[in-house]
Amino acid sequence: MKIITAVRGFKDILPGESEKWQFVEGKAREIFGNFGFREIVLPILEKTELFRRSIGETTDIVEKEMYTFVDRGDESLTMRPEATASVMRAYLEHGLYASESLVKLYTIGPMFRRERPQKGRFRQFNQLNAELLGSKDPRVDAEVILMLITFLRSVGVADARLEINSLGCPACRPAFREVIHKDLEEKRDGLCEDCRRRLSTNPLRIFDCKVEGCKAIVATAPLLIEFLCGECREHFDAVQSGLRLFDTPFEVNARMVRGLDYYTKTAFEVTTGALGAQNAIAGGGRYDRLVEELGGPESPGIGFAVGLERLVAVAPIPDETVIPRPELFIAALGKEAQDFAFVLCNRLRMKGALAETDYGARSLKSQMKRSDKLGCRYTLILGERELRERKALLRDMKDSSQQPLGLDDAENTILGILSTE
RNA sequence: GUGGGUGUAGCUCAAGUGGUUAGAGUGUCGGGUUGUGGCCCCGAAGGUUGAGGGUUCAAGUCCCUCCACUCACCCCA
Repeated sequence: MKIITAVRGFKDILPGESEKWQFVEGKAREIFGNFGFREIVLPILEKTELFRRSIGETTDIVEKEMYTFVDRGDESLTMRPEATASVMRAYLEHGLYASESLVKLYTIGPMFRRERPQKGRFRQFNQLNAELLGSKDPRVDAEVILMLITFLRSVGVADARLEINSLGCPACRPAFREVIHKDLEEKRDGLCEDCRRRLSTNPLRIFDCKVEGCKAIVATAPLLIEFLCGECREHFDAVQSGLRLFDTPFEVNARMVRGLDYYTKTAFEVTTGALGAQNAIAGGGRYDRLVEELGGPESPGIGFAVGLERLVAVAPIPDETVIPRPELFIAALGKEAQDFAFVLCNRLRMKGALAETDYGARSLKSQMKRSDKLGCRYTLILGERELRERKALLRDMKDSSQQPLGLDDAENTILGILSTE
């Protein structure tokens, strides 16, 4: 019979890797917590309308990548392709803007996009999102970026590139859009097929096209950064000087674009060379109009998303630091000894010790092998002889020394020895 | 959605131009003195060669179709 496999683009995270995820999540909780962010747990399904309105009707995500279906109640639902929209929805739905002027939230969980899988790209992938609402102060932009970099460093990623840009606001972007559209329209013939299409849908996207011909054209085209309005210019400068106060090297990439429509002003991206074509491990930006567009009060915000699969792939987390090893293995010989081991082993566990044993009635040799393989520091040898004499043998697997250990008080003796390790 | 690459044991891979019962390493299990791990030695289990069809006396090998995985385009975390 043919076995059933996981759905394409959906992955299992097995033990060995799952511990690394826990490590990364633990660091995030710790550092985000220090910066005053609190966790919000969100549903994975939302009304389709939420994403259509926030992400943008003409974006690739909405046009062709969403897992959308009609529920039995004739309602169109979508498995979230990103988290910011959901955070905004919850922010509005629960009136969080009323309880506090500044709201800092983070959330961890799976996102879904029906793209063709490749290295670093999956149909279900996990993101770690942080969103800060209620301030348009540029220092907040720098603070959020600083938090991201601090987190990345805490998991050992120190050599990633931080790129920032400004995408302008409703005051300056439309004007630039016209300029660039006009400029590129004149050079239309030199553009690739995709870019000719983008000309009418999303001209800004042409800036990060990888086709050589387009790159050359774009190299001489005007940049949005040159057309920023006074407010945006000032904001962008302030973000940069904010970052300079800390040890966070960055570079301005005037050609960086974001895939979602709601971004304004600050946009940033963290990339690494170790991931193949999908080189972004984190990306984010400011979205000052998003809440209003969803029908809420004026609530400027900024946030970012970290791709956990990608981060875990590049974070140098040694196995030894995260994979648990039992402290004690109880090798039991014979039915009676096994019964004793059953009780002792579980009592130790209930007291917080990492103990392991074997009920398979296997030879002492096999059990020693297992103890060694599990990486146990000690093995307690418990046979009929030891049971009779009420004294087991505690073997130190490091130096192969053995000492007798009274059975009547074994539990406490062992806990004492393990606690001094 | 479009290209390229790859599918043989749980894992990593072998099997000149088609030719007996498809091999090795590793892992698993057992053994090498009676009750003692690592190193070494021996043995066992484990395969519908991704699936289906075709050519042939004969297909893991050649042809076709499908599927899966993978890398890239696209897009993005």
